[in-house]
Amino acid sequence: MKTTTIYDVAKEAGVSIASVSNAINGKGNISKKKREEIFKVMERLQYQPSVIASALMGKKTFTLGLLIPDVSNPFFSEIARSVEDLAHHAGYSVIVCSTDNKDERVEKYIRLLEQKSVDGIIIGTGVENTEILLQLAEKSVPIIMIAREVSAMSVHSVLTDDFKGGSLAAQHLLKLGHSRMAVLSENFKVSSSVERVKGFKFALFEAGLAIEADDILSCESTIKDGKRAAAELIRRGNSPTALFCVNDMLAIGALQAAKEAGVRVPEELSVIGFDNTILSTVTNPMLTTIAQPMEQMVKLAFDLLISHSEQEDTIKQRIVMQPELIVRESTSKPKL
Amino acid sequence: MKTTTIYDVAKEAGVSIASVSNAINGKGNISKKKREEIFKVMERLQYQPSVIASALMGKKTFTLGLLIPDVSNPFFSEIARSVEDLAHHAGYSVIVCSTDNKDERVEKYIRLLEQKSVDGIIIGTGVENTEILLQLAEKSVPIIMIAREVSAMSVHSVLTDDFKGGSLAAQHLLKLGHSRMAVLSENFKVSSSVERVKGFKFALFEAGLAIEADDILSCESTIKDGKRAAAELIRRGNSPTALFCVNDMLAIGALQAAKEAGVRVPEELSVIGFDNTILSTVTNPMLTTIAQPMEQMVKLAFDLLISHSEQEDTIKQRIVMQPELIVRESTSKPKL
DNA sequence: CTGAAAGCGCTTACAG
DNA sequence: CTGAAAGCGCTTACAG
Repeated sequence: MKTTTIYDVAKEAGVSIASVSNAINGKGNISKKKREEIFKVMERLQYQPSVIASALMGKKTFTLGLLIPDVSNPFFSEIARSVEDLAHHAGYSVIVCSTDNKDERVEKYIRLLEQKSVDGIIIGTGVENTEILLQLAEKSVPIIMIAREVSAMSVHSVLTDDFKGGSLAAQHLLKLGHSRMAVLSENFKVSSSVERVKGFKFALFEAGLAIEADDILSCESTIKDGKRAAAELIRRGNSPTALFCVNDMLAIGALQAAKEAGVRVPEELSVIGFDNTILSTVTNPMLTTIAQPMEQMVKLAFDLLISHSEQEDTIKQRIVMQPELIVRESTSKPKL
Repeated sequence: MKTTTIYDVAKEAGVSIASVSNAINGKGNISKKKREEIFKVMERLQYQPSVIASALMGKKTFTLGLLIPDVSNPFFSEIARSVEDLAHHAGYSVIVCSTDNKDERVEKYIRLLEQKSVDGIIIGTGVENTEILLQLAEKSVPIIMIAREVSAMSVHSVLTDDFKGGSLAAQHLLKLGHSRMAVLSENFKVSSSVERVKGFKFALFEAGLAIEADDILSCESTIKDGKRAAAELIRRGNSPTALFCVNDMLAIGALQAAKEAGVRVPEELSVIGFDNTILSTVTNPMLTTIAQPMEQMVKLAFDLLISHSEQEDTIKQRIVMQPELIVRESTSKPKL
C-alpha cells in the first residue's frame, strides 16, 4: 500500500508542499483558513509525516540509544523503563542495547546508533577500552553516562556516590555490632564496584577494623556466581558474621548459598546488597540494601542529554547523587 | 562536525557516488581494483553510510518495534532481551515500547513506529480495542503477536497453550492430593489469563471437582495486588489448601501475604505461579510454576516477522507451543 | 501570505 | 565496468 506523502495532501488541499510543511511545523505564515483546510485533509488522508525524510533534512530523528549491560537484569530494566517513559513523554523512542559489558558489543552498537543518526546516547554500561567512548565524545552525537563513570572523560555523567554507599553498608553492619565481615565484589573492572568496596573498607578502617584480603571475593555479576562465591566462603568455616554484596544479584546468590548450607539469615549471617532492585523485596528474608535514586538520576541524565543536544558548548557536568540505606530483614545483630 | 558522506568518499576515490554505492551493496559490477580502492578510502575517512538516507530510498530501516506491557517486569524484560539478541544478530535494532496495557499508549506507540518506518512490530501486549490492531494489520508494516492473541486477527502469532498450562497446574495440585483450591487471576480482559483459568477449572472438572466462584479472585498484575488478594483469601478463613496464580508476580504476592499471616508455604498452603521468571528462583520457598518456552517463541516470532516482510502473501500462522511444569518448593501435599 | 526550487544522502535504472 | 541523472519525502531560504 502506497503511503500518503506530503504531496498527496498538498494536491488534495490545493496548496504547495511548502505550505503543508509550514502548517505542520507551525513555521512561516499561513492563513488560518489554509491551515485548517490542510489539517482537515491530513486527517482525512491519515497522513503521517515521515521522520525519515525530515531527519534527512537535518531535523532530529527523535530516537535515543540506551546502552546497558543487560535489559533482562532487573536493575537495568528498571532504568530502561524510566528512560523510556521520559523519552516517550518528550516524543522520543529508545533503542535498547544490551552490551554484556563487552567492548566489542559496545562498539558495534555505537556504530549502529550513529548510522541511524540517533539524537543522543545514554551509556549505563562499563567500558574497558575507554578509547571507544573518547572517540564517540568527539563526534557530534551527544552522550551521557549514567551510574557509570569513565575517568577523565569529557562527558556529562550522573552517578551515585558509590564510595558513600559502601560506607553506609559498613556503618549499618558496624552499628549492629558486627566486627568480622566479608565482601562479594563484582569483577574489579567495574568502577562502581571498586568504589563501593573502597567505601566499605574505609568505614571499617575508621572504626578501627580491617578486612582480610581473603574475605574479599571477586566474581561475575550473576546470582549463580554470587552463590558459588558465598558457598565457598561458608565452606571455609570460621566465617564472618556479615556479608556485603556489591549488588543485589550477588546478595541473592549469597542468600541461596546460606540456605543450602543451613546457615540462617540474618541470625547467623547478615547479608546486605546494593541497588534496591525489585528482587530485594522478593527474597525471604527481604534484602537490606543500598538504594540509588535511579529515577532522579535518569531524569537528570535525560534532561542534560536533551538540552545538551541544543547547546553544544555546555561544560561537562558530573552530578553525584546520594545513596540511601534500606533496612529490611537480611541484617541483624550477630549471634553471640 | 560535518559527517562524511558518500560524496566525500567518491571524490577521494576518484569515482562516482554510484560506484561507491555499488561497492558497498555488492551490486552492479565493479572491478576488484576499484572496489578495494573504495573500501580503503571509506576506512580512512571512517565513512558510515546513513541508514536514514538509504531508508528514504525504500530500503529497510533495520529497526523493529517491540510492544510489551512493561520492560521493568521480569517476564517482559526477558522477552526484550531475546528479541534484542536475535535482532542484533540480524542487523536490526529494537525500539522498546512499554504500553502498561493501555490502548492509548498502544496507539501512540504504533503511530510513532509507523512514522519511523520500522521494518516490523512485535506485539506482546494485550489490546482491548482490537480495531487498532486490525487497522495496523491492513497497512504495510508487518506485525506479529507473541504470547498474546487477538481473536480472529489476520496476523501471525506464536503463543503458549495457556489452557494446557492451567491444566498442568491443576493436575500437579491434584496429584499432590489437594481438593480445595483457589485461583488468583489477572484482569479478565487479558486473554492468556482467561485461558489459564479455564484450563485450570477444566482439569478440576475432569477430576470431579469444582471451584467456587468466590475462590477465583481477580486483580491487577502487580505483586502488591496479588498480596492484597491473597491476604483477603486468607483472612476469610476456611481457606483452600492450594492457590493457582495466573503469573509469577501474583504468586509472589501470595507468598508475601502468607508470610505476613503466618501461613507456612507449602505446608499449609501450596502456591503455584506461571511464567517461570527469574523471580521464581529467588523467592523462598522457590516457586513452582509453569514455564513458557519463551526463547523458542521469540525465535519463531522473529523469523516469521523477518521472512514475512519479504513475502507479503504468506498465510497467517498461529503457532502454539507447549507449556511445562517446573516443580520447585512452593507446592507439596496438603497438611491433613 | 504562498509557491518554485534546491538540497539532505542515498539507490537505481539507464546510457555509454 | 562506470557515471549522469532522477527521485525518495521532506525543509528551507528566497522571490513574488
